[in-house]
Amino acid sequence: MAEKEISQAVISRLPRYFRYLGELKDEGVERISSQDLSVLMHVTASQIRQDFNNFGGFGQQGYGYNVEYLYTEIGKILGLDHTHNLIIIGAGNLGQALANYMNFERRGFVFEGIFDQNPALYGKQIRNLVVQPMENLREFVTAHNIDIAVLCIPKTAAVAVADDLVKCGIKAFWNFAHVDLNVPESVEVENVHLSDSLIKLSYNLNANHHEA
Amino acid sequence: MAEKEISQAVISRLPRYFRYLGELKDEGVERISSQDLSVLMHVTASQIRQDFNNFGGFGQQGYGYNVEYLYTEIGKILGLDHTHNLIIIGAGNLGQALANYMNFERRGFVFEGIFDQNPALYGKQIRNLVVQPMENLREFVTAHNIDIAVLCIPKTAAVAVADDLVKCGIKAFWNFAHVDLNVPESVEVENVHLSDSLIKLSYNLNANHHEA
DNA sequence: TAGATTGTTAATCGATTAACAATC
DNA sequence: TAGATTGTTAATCGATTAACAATC
Repeated sequence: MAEKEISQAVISRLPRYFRYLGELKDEGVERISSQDLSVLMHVTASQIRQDFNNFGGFGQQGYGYNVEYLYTEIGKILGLDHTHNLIIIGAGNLGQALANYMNFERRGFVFEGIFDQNPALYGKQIRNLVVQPMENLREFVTAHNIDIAVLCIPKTAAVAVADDLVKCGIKAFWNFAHVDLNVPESVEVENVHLSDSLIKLSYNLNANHHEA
Repeated sequence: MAEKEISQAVISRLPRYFRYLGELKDEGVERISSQDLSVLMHVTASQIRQDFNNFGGFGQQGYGYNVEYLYTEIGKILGLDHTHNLIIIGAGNLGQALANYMNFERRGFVFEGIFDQNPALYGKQIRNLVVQPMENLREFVTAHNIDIAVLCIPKTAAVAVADDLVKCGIKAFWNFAHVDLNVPESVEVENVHLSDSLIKLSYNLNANHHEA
């Protein structure tokens, strides 16, 4: 209790640390200093030490950080030491692509169900899942202990569906719909607004070109 | 010339402004004050005015901002007043999903080609595109005036392919591969690291739960 | 003109970087 | 012990917010 709030800036960097440490571990590297890691990741050593120290002292003076230990600890911090149950709402191109992508499962994110409101898709098999009608949603969520709902539906439907899911007790959304959800503060939303990302790239492409 | 550098924090917010203004425009709203927009978007009016004023005075004292004008101007700033030619590298689940998604085109992002190294996919039709072998890449890029390469290939291949594309003159990458590209400063990279995004959600889900 | 609201300067806040004492 | 490198405090930098004069 009384944990100091960690800034989202720090949180956003953790998955990247985790990735680099995983790669180092796989390469058999045993220890690394903040200095060496900073060179590898193109960030300052100071930032690395500050970031890690938000969660306690993982290193040792004169030695650095033990790669495997640090990797494990950051994994725990990120909640990767236990599995998460997910459902996908919307079995269109994107929903299917995510369902078929195996790497999420490797990190403990397990897709338990996929739903669509299009009857033509009912029963369609996608990897180990079968597309279900939206009518089943409510019951399924309570029965299967779902943590995260992945929204792959058009923005017109997303807000209402999210409202419904909140009523079913869903506590987190991975939102690919191009709209801002309006959910209670206790519910987490991680937006993936692909077109915003592409538009940002467009800006930077222009800006970079013209300045030269 | 001598444009002051705009911070990425500001740039990241522009697509969202653009989206809200587009919606207001579609609803027939003619003008809006920073105050009203701030309520709508859950940001401060001060930030809105600061952000817009990075690019010049789009408003009018006592009146506010003309929605249509502001929408158009931000569109220009973002480079949405002209089309961009894209290619997709990797015709797997994600590559195909992106190729099939129509909304990018509505914003002027046109997919001109899709490539894969798997012969089984050669010739496969995806919307108006046909999967081509990677061998065609070099020639295609120069012939079709490609602006942006969308990387939907495994991380093991991504770095090398990006290097090749840089040599062909590609100036921007939309990178879905879970790896950091190593390209010259003059080349823009926008990363979409889906698993990082999901992991961040996992952290926040945990943090939120435990603090209560 | 009076009222509203911008554009912009100044104040605050938070995040990053630098420095160094603690310590392995 | 001497050298290395962390953990942590202090300094700097940048981004956000507040305030208000300019002006429509």
